[in-house]
Amino acid sequence: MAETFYKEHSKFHVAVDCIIFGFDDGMLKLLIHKRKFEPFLDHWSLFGGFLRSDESLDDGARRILFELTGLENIYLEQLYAHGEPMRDPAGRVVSVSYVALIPGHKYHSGFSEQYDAVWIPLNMMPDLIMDHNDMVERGLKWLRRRASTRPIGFELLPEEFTIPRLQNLYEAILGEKLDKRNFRKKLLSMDFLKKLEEKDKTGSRKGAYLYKFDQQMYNKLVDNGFSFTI
Amino acid sequence: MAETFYKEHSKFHVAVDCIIFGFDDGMLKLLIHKRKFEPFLDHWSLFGGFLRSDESLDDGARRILFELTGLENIYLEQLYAHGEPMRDPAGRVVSVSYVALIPGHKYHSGFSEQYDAVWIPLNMMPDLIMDHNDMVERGLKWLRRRASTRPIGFELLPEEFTIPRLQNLYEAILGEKLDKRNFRKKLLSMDFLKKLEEKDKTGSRKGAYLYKFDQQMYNKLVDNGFSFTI
DNA sequence: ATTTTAAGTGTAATATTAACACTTACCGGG
DNA sequence: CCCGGTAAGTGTTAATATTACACTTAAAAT
Repeated sequence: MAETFYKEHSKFHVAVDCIIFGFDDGMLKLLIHKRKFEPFLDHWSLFGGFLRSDESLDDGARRILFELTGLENIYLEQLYAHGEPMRDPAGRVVSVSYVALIPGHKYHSGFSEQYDAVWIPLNMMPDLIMDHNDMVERGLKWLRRRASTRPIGFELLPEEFTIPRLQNLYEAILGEKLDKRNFRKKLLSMDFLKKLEEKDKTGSRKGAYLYKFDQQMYNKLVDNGFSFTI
Repeated sequence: MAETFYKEHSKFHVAVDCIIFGFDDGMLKLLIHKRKFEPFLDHWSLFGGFLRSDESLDDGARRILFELTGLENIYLEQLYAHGEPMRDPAGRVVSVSYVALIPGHKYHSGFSEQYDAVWIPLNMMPDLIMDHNDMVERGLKWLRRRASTRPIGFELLPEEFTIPRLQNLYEAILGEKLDKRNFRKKLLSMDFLKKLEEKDKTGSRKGAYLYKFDQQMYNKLVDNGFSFTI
């Protein structure tokens, strides 16, 4: 069919590259690996692959993430299409980048060794192939903007988390210290955090209460015109 | 070269579609036309075309905008890549949408008749082909977000404009009435509007002073940590 | 001169943000 | 068992930003 109407037009390889954020040890990190094929075999690279003829971009991103890391049900969002003619010296490839946020409880699940993936703190990023460093930079900007206008920080934490831990995350994302009291006050005033009975004692002797993000409550608030900001 | 390493992978047509906003008569409008080729010959459509093998996505968007409307030097920004396998019944096409903002002084320059383009108010949008209505919706969301965090409103006005006119524009973008005094106060307090000597008397007997957006001043402010919001 | 119309102007009330320091709970070691 | 260390937890005040609101003015048209 395509051949009927569009055959005179050029065709392109379409790739998907995943900018995979994680949060550990008080630091934002990115999951990268050494490329498994030519060109740039063995160079540091984002996780990427070619789109298949029967899948959407979103499906492609999901598949690639799964194939290369074994991770499923991950927060994924399209970021930007890169199409400089010479961006890949091995051929004309349009690459669509996606941001993925890996929650805390999957961060340490052993996949990274199996799949030869490594977590690298953002401020120690090596040179990546092609325009991947640009993608990372764009991804970080996206994360900053997004995390301050949507409650997506929770995507990077375990389901149950403490307020201090959440604050550390926001500090890492925004790159600035925040005031403890103001942070807590603001978050709790928004009414979508459910306090649990237990404490997490890994962070201190005293222990800090665990909380859960209440998605339903958040949705209700949004319906009533509430909008998240931090 | 591409054939050396990537030849086993699928290739795709890549299209660019332009979501072209204008502001006239107190209304936000979109420039659309009736499609010139099959499939969907003669159906309402955004301005779009196929990417060429030697151009970047940005270049493609610029070229298509120029070929189909004759307009050059227009504010253009990439929005989103659409890649559902069945989005185009005539074949597999990945389409990257771009937003274009047409300034007031080019709005009425006669190009729209020459090129068989029509300005349609956003609230009277007809059914467009394929996923073009989705693109428009996304474009509008983008415009709302963007216009309230960056001084891009000016891209939709003539170089010289009055405060009331600027307010009308923001009201049209945001879809809500704004307070005259607060609006003026806020805008002028930001210090990047240069007041001119002349008045524009088309809007009233009294006439309203003309202003110009001072890009250099704005840049300086941004360097000092200022950030625009409305 | 009078009417008409949109432009232009200031202040007070309210809400939001920012700054800031001490107490508490708990564990571990002496 | 008590003492020290450590991160968690807690309120108030000042400064700033936002909202609400109504009359005067300039100039053209009659």
